Amino acid sequence: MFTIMSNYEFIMKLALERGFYFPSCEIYADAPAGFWEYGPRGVSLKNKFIELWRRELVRRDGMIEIDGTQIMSKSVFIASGHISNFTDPIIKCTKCGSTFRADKYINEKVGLNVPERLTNEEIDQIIQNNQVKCQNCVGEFGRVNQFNMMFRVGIGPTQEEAYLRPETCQTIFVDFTRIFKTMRGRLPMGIAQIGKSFRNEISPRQSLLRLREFYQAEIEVFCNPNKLNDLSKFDEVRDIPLNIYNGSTYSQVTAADAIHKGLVPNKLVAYYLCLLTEFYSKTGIDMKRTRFRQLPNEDRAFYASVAFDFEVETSIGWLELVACNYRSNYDLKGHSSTSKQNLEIVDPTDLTKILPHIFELSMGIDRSLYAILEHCYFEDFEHENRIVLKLKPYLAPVSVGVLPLVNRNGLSQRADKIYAELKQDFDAFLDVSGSIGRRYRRLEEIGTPFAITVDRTTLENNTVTVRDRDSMEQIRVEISSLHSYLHNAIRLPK
RNA sequence: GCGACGGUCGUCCAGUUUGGUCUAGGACAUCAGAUUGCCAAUCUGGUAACCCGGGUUCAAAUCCCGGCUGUCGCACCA
Repeated sequence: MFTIMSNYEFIMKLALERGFYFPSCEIYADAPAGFWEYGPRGVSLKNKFIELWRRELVRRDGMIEIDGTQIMSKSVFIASGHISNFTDPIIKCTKCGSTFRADKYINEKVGLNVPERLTNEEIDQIIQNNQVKCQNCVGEFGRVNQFNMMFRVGIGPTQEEAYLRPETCQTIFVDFTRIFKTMRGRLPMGIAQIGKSFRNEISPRQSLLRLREFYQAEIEVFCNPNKLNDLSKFDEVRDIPLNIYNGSTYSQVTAADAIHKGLVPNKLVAYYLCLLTEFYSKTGIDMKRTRFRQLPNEDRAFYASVAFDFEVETSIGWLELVACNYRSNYDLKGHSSTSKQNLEIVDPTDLTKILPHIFELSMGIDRSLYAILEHCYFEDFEHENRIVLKLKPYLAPVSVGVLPLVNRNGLSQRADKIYAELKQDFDAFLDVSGSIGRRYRRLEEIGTPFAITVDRTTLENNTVTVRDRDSMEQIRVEISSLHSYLHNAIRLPK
């Protein structure tokens, strides 16, 4: 039997076999789709990815990070527009069960525009008056229902209406004025957050790529709309190349040229696209297979006036990893009018009172991790189909393996001791079972960049060999300097 | 959510057509022992699975019904 596996399938296999991720609640038959857990290797990779994100985006730009709640009151989502915009009228065929979005379906079949304000009963009327039937079986439609992508929860004994957040950023918006005041804010000011979001997807698919419960890393840059080109730090990034795709043609230009040619509207947006580019280039993703796709009007979210998606090419097509939206003052305006609080601030640089605008970088962590795994997956056919995850050393779940060459002559005791010294400061892994070659392969499969081997020479002169995952070459290092050697080798990049 | 096709050890697959030596087999992985000692070595032994629930039957991994789930297509993806 000869079957061809796609890269997606290889990554799935590796993830299941080696503890990167796997379905949630899998021992139960009623486990719902769209929920996945990270195993030990996955958690480690995720944590290191987040640490890189903090370094390259949060700390680099002097952003502030918060950690907000996942359950938020109904009012938040009235203000955000999610109660109305996140809800779709749904019609279901009584005969074959096919389900459609009522407004789109009517528009397509009858040519009538269905405004969002219409009640279910009014839409029912339109369906009756126009004899709208199911396209699959010509059956009758049932009554219109509302489907909301948000998970509703009930708070306390009265089950007060609240929701699991469908995006992390809402906590940032509602916290903005307090943070701005207490953290002595200046515009532009970035507020970042990592956390879980929840969307009741109709059909979750492809493991980490469309989840109902997922991780986001979001950055909301609060800015003065009159000063989007008044950004001295833009000079740090002006020569960084951006790959911009408008749906038909690619433009590979520097950040400065992108503005000059009108591909990017201003320095502020360009600056953050550059930070993203630099961040992702350090994750091990092949930047030649990435692009910023400029979204045409009809594809933009309801709040975005300018939008770029950062996308990566994978074996299953182009994958959106980050949505970059210029949200203007949509969010603060909404929260201001719903909460009846004045959310304006005084721009300390010129003492004008404004409601800041927001440029957002909304990153999907789970998808990013998948893209990293796929771009780092290599098969080495010169060495019996050696499978190597060429993860960046600072992202590898296990940084170093400690292996006695043999389990005799006191070598394993020596290895124990070295492992004990390293494990507090590094993600080290001690492996004594199987041949040395097999142990190297096991380590490479989960991306471990270094393997320390304890051999007879170790007992003579207190050195070990350190093997490099990618070149398979070994050098001798004194045990006393192992700590600093590894520290240098796996630290985050300059 | 609809449709088509699937779901068997950690992973991949055989077995289902035609119900019965299937007490479910293999490979890889994994564990223990032996042997070896720098790139998936060898030998011996072990652990480990029929998605869940109901039905038909003397008998169900196999047939039927429902659920869950996976892949693909449609729809959805703020």
